Amino acid sequence: MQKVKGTYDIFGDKSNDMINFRLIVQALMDKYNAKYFETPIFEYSKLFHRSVGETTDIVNKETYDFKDRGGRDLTLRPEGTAGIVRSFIENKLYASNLPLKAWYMGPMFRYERPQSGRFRQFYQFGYECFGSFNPMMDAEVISIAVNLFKLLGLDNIKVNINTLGDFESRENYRTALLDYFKPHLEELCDDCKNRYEKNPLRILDCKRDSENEIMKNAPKMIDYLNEESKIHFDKVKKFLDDLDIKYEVNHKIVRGLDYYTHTVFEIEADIEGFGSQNVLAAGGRYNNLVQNIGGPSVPGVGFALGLERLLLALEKKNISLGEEVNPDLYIISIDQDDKAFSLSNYLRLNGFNTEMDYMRRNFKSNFKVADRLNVKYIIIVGEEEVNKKILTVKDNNTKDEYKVKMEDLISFLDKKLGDNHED
RNA sequence: GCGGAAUUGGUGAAGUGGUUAACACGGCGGAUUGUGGUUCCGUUAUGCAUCGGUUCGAUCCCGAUAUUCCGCCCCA
Repeated sequence: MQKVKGTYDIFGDKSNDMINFRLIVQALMDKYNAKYFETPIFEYSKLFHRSVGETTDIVNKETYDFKDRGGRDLTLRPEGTAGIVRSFIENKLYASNLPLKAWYMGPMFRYERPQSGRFRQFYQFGYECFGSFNPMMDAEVISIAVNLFKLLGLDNIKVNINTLGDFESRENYRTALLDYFKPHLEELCDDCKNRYEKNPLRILDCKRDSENEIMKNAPKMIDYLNEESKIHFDKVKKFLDDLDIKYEVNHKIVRGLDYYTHTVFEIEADIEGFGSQNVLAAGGRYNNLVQNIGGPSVPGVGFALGLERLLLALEKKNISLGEEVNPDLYIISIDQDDKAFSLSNYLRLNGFNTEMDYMRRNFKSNFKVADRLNVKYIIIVGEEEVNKKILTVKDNNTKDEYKVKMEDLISFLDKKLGDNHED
């Protein structure tokens, strides 16, 4: 048997990374008063069609769609925002204290060609904030991503921002683009001809035509913003300046999801060999999404970050998210398995991370195992120990050996291990 | 969806159309059966991604499939 293409198993170092990343993120989210959400990994297909957009590549060719046995049309979530928004509406959270800040972390599914840092089942951490039009929120979302990277020790990141304006500005711009490109259609690449029909904004993002004169002279979004949109974007930039966050305005960022309005951003890692997978995090504002999905008119801002890419970036920088948790104690028995077994249970109930020999290894091998596990103390249980109810406890670093009465064992270990062991 | 390159044990890998598939690491066992992390010895792939084909004979040649990696599209 083989794993399905584009999937992978999490164990060993990876599970360690996964757990530690979650702990780091959780602590950071608490600083922002963001609450953890977990929504189903599948939803009604139409949720994604309405939120992500019918014409986007994600919905067009990348979703995992299926019918369940009740005939429902379902889709494995290709991104996290739609589910959170659905939950926000369905649970009437718009009636609670706003803004509401939500974070999530879990698997997403996209039928894509796998490459390094790109999988069909991949993990995202995401953050969404509902209820405020304040450009401060746009800046805060960007700052969360930036702060997280900083916290992890990842420098060399680049923040690119742009604005798509409100609905009106965006439509004006769209019309302008269509007018502009119409006489030049034949000079564009096939992909762009296709984009012209489906999503003209994406033409700007084309890598193949980027050196084309036509592209360089194309109208810019910034010239089609109405007053309100312009003010909003200026304030976002001002707030970013206030936070001392470096960014570049890149007029070509349009994002591949239809729900964005106003601010959009991408955070790139400047890391060799990342190719087109160098965007570690991305997001933006979506003032119409909640309403489009059937809720009241409540604005939102958010971003998502791909775990696999982040972990790859950290690996390249030799940054570790934390050590593996190892047992503090290792019990070796000499023909006293039952006593050792009850002792392990006793120690665990008293809060000690304890491992023992289940393999009936010889004495020497047991020391090797204890060493490999990097335990702090080895407890030896033999005939002598059982008869006298005095255990042999050996410090694995100093090699000092102690004879400890059974009833004193816990207080002895408490004293020796001190803060090292958690209650 | 398109183009290209790979695929040998737990890991890193060498290798050949023909009896036993190097070497290293790791694992397990042992070197006076209650005290180790060094050293030494032994052992560790009935098999070279899978399925077919060519051949007297294929891990090595050919084809298909699968997976991985790289590029494009797109995205986190």
